[in-house]
Amino acid sequence: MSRETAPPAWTRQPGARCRAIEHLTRLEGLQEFETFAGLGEEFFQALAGAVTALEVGEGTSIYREGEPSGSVYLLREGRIKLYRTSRRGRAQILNVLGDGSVLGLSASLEGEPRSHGATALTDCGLYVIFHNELTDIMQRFPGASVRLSRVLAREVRELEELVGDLVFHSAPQRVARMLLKLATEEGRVTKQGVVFEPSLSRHEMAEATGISREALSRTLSRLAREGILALDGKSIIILEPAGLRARTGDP
Amino acid sequence: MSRETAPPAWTRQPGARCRAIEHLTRLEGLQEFETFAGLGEEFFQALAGAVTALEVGEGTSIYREGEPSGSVYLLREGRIKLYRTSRRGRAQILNVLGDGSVLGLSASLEGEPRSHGATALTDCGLYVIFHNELTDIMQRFPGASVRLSRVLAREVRELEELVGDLVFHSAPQRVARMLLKLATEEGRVTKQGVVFEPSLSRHEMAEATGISREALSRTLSRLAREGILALDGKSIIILEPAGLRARTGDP
DNA sequence: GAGGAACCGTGATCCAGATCACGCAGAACA
DNA sequence: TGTTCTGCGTGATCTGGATCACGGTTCCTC
Repeated sequence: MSRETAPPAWTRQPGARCRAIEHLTRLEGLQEFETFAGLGEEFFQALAGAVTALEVGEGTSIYREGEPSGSVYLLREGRIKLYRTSRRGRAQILNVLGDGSVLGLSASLEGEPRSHGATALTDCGLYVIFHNELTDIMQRFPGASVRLSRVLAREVRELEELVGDLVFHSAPQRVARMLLKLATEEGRVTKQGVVFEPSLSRHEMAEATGISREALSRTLSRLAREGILALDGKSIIILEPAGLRARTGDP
Repeated sequence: MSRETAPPAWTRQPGARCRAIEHLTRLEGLQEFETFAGLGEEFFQALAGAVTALEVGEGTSIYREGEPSGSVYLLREGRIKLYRTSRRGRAQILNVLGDGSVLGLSASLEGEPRSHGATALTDCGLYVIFHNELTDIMQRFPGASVRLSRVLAREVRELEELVGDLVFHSAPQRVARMLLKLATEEGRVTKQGVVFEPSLSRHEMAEATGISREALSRTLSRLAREGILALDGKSIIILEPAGLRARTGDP
């Protein structure tokens, strides 16, 4: 749809062609975010004018816990883990984000230091926006403001679910849940079952489930021994999704 | 400041006096919410026109987990616990709210069922607003929208801290933290120490720390035996705040 | 191609905290 | 005035999962 509208006035300025193209790709990229679906052209123009595109490699830290929080990030593509660490070096993964996610919003809005860290699990394409520019856009486009509130509302719900998961379910149950979540996000269905190469290492899978690496290994081996999983090098095949679901502790 | 402005036009309509007074008190009540501090008179008028005042007794359920979420609540005064339950009857308290808190926002914005329950720990005075009226106000007053986003951002941060607390700290450490949090919110300083009658029963204190009631009792007794607390009937006296802080596991 | 340095699996041990079991006190109620 | 009930403390037992210890594999680096 945006392709049909005339390019904005400044694209005609001499020497601006390059910038214009850059802006157009950003526009296209930003319009793919489901969070903003249905918002007007004006909003996307404003947003495209405020963001900077950013490519980062696997393993790059986007921001760290405790840092001052200047920016909000829009994840165009890639996977990113959010985590919290203890002073004794342990970590807990709070969430694993995929394409179209918004990150760094909560701390930025509060003006507080980052309450969690974020690092890229894969190569990522991001848009960055300074927090005051975002606040400005939120003031100008109330619709955007409501969308971003919904992003936070979703984060609240997911964190509440994480808390429930941690206190109500046993380690094997949490492992089963994590596998199912990862599989729906990263797996592809084959005739053997759902195959995926987890974006998380065993160590990280343990951090995501809140157990030790050893306990995670044991649980996976056990599931493999029981024929529910197959472990093939780096990839995991869920042979019996139903069996896995039966071990989540859900109804 | 609002007292100095003329009452709105409709207060002059015949038979409207009662409503007017009711609205004025609501206005005053709403203007005390720190969340909305600094917002304009117009906003408060709109909000006052949309909310309903509500008084509920101790023990009343405001909303339950899984219910459809129609409304948002503004807690004028009282204390309310937010909790999440497992099918096996266990519960985890997610937060204990006090005067000036906003509750029920996240589920309402998402249009999802309640992700947690809320019940009054004391008699409470609340304002209720239907979610579509709130969305309407958010669209009309972008400033309000940003404030409510900040409320959610704070919830996100607090939940992330809860997760960290649950996975990184031992039961005694979590008990110490909970006591300090309760004491700052409910305690008064005397020459013996900080005295308070917790709004939570022992059972609920256990649910808030994510341990069993027995383990909580034992931890409290132990702290009393060590001279850090004194347990006097229903009230708790923190004799050695420093000693308690030393047991939180923080730096 | 030798030597780290991460990763990963697995066995053995240990302990924090759940669970079970009980007795007591105060409140509600007849 | 007993009677039931709900909340609370505490002892005894049991166990899930942390921790420790070790060997194997892959990959990177020199």
